[in-house]
Amino acid sequence: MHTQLNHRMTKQRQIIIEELRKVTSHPTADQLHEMVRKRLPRISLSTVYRNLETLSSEGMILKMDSAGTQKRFDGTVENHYHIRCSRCGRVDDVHMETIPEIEEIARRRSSYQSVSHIIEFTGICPNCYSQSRG
Amino acid sequence: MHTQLNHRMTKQRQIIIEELRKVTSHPTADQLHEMVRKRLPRISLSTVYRNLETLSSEGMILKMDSAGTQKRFDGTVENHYHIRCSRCGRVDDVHMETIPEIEEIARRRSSYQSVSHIIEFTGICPNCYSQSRG
DNA sequence: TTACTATTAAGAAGCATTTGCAGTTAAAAT
DNA sequence: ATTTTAACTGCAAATGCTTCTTAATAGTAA
Ligand SMILES: [Mn+2]
Ligand SMILES: [Mn+2]
Ligand SMILES: [Zn+2]
Ligand SMILES: [Zn+2]
Repeated sequence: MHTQLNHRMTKQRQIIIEELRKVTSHPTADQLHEMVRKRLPRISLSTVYRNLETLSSEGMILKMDSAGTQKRFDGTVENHYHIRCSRCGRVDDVHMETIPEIEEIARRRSSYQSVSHIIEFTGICPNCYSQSRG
Repeated sequence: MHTQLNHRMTKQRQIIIEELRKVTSHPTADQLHEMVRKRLPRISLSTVYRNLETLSSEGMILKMDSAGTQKRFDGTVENHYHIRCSRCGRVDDVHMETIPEIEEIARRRSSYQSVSHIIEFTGICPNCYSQSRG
């Protein structure tokens, strides 16, 4: 009586998951496409997009619906926070405790239901900072 | 010796600011275009985009670099948090204290510089929730 | 008024993402 | 092992949001 998901584990899907989980770099779809191509040279970009969509709706990966022009994808599903470089666009994890308490505050103030949250920090990454000081 | 900004306050720019500041709804560029058209029927969408870009780079409005397919714009410049409905996409302010302390934590953990932050809540808005319960 | 140049409207272009389709293949059924 | 079937793929074309180009227009200063 629940949704029937007849998903197949194709080579393509398997390798997309593997490559995404190898890195901590939150790649865009086309970056991931390049990574996967090393192992499957004929895979198309639309297959990457299609699978990223499927995998994220299954909760197997995270689609980062956040800042920047391109979407980014994350192999880590547990809630954690990110910091994005305003110069070069790179995204890193921030290893700190999450603060789920604020969801209850937001729920009361907004009267929305089923509240979750993300925090996105922005700053200048070490690379870009050291470049700017010569 | 600072950047000379020879910006003109045109009818179009004036009315775009006014209409954006009238609402709390964080409109997309095309929604704002429709609003402005009531007063300036011949204004083009690209003029709206161009002015929103100019105004946000001047710090007069906020370009919300956040979730969803379309960018949204905010007449309120001070840092505050938002909640977005996962069903219909509407975005509301969340009137709660901001927690700038976490920026120092993120700065130490990430070694990024000049850290700022946004919090975005997600949930089901009252409209969508009442619809779903009949 | 005249000169100067920021700004405009309209549409084309750019670019990330999605979709249609005909052929392919994983995996359930036999 | 073979058949069956619908999910999946690669490719190309389409879509949708945003930015850019261009000739005309309109603030601003002299
Ligand atoms: Mn992450
Ligand atoms: Mn707001
Ligand atoms: Zn950087
Ligand atoms: Zn809603």
